Amino acid sequence: MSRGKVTIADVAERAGVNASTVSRVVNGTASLSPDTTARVQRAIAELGYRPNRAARHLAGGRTGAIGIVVPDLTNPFFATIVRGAQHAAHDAGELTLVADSESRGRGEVELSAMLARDVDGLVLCSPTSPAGQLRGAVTGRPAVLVNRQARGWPSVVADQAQAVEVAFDDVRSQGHERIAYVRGPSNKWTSSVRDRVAARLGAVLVGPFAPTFAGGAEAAEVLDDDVTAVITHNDLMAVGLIDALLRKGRRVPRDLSVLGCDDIEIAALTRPRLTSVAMPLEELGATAVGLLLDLIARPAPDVDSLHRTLPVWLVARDSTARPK
Amino acid sequence: MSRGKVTIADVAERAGVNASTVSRVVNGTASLSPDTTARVQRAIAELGYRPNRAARHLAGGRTGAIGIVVPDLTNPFFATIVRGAQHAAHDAGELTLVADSESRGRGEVELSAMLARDVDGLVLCSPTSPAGQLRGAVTGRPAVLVNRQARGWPSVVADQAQAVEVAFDDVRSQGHERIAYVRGPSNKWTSSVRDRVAARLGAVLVGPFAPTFAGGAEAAEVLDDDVTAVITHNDLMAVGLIDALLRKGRRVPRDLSVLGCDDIEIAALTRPRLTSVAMPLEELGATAVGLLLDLIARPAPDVDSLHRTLPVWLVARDSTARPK
DNA sequence: CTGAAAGCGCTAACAA
DNA sequence: TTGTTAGCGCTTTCAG
Repeated sequence: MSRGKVTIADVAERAGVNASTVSRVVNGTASLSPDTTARVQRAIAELGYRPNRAARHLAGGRTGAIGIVVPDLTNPFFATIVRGAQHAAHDAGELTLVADSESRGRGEVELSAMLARDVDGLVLCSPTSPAGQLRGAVTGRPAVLVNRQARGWPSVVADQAQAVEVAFDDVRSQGHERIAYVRGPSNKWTSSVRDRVAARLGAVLVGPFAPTFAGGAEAAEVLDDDVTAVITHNDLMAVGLIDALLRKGRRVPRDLSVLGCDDIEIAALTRPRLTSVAMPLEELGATAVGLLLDLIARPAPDVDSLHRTLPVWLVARDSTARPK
Repeated sequence: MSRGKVTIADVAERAGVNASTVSRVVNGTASLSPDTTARVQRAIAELGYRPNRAARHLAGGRTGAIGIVVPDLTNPFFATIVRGAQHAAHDAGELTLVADSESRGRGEVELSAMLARDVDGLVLCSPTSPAGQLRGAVTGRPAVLVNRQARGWPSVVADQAQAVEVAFDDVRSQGHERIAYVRGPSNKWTSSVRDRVAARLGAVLVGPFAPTFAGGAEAAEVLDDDVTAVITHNDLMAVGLIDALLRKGRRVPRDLSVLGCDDIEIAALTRPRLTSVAMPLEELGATAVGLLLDLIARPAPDVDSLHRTLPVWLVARDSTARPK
């Protein structure tokens, strides 16, 4: 109830124990008698005690916060991952420090280095920097990669291979045979996986192009005439592609089926509404934080086995249909 | 250069002074001889000293962080404000704690209360909670409101009246006379201002509707036949409205001009591309932080005069044209 | 103008 | 199982 200035000493006095005992029940750091535990907990509740983060940090080394670095916070794709991460972190009583790297000069590396001092660990989303530089930036703090895998780093990724596969399954099952895949930026880990899988599945690869509306529009210019379905690196490109196609007088999906990836909001707002592959964005963030908290609690046993892959799924809409 | 474990004592030793002296030059807390100042600064540089936030917080009371509460981080509108705020904060050496209130049960009030303990001040974006409750939540910390004004609170807002005015000016100058204004949620401060201005300018008010694609589509059903231009509360509604209109066989802008508000990314991606009123989003965030930092440095003289209004501007695209 | 000393609130040995 | 004792790194009186 009281006004936030309650210290551990107040609780100790109220419960008739020593401050360190209070610390122990709060942190579960030792075995206490049920009796004292109860008394302390009651005192905590009555006083409305909440441990002071700064003091904790100073004394124990743990900051009680985790850092999340994303390329672009204004991109709902990343913002959603952040949201998932924040939920998980807050549920665990950890604060979150979010930073976006693309905006402004500061890159992932510099930003991570800045944050590293003030957090117990880091979640790095879709980082493109060399793994070595990242390693240096996190200065001993545990870190988990999201949507990228690299030797020596724990990671949580959406199943990129499956993403391409479900997309192909969908159009193939509708009868399409000549299928194009529009590549995204080649420096992204997700791209490298998808490109490879698309190639394996027999797609006609075009690109790479920028992962934007304009990039998709460009792709429209280089599509073979006999292609009846096209899968793009992401939804924005798909929307740009469709727009360009429409302007050239081609009908979607009548002449050409188009399939996006990521299932961002815009996919459902365009005409035709875009069929897309949805990613478990919030879960990606939440899982990453879960892994990170484990790592913070008990430092890495065998980091290289700490890879988690989350399933994706198709969301069918109007931009795909049987070929003529 | 060294590994982040440099303390104020190290610097003091290197510079041949007392730790408190180092503290003074770092904080500019007293007048020092140019000589010692220089020596200390050199030591700081050579050692790569960076003050420890937790220690600072514990000793001095300042956390070195500010909190930013937004309704929905996955909405690029707010994410952009956050970005602006982060830039300003980081430039001032402050960390930022971002929280979004809509996702999950936690409302603005609860979230602000949680954050308040760990920050020096708060930026509250478009809060809808009663001012009284907010007041309680920030527990003595300074706070500034973004896109809302309320007695007793400093604020930074985009000029809502001007937003409606420039929209009207645009369509009026093209010759439109019967103009509808589609209202957004009535519990938002921005809505209250816009609705009032729209009414004053002689618009036909419809709504309120949800500030979404679906909300805009609904509005399409209740538009008078003699209206030749319609201005909506936001871009998403405009896009939904246009979509619904198109499905009913009406042409945009040939039959009806549509004008959105906020100028979010999607505005430029639809066909027709949406004419919209752009808001200085990043600047809104940055200005709010600037104000907040002032308030933190020297507590409120006359809070009620601390209102800042930023200009908005029209971005003309294809969804508006002269009436038939 | 600068040094010395006392904590801020908490955790972590070390005893008991 | 619990109390005692030191600090963590910094700011801030208070002297000088």
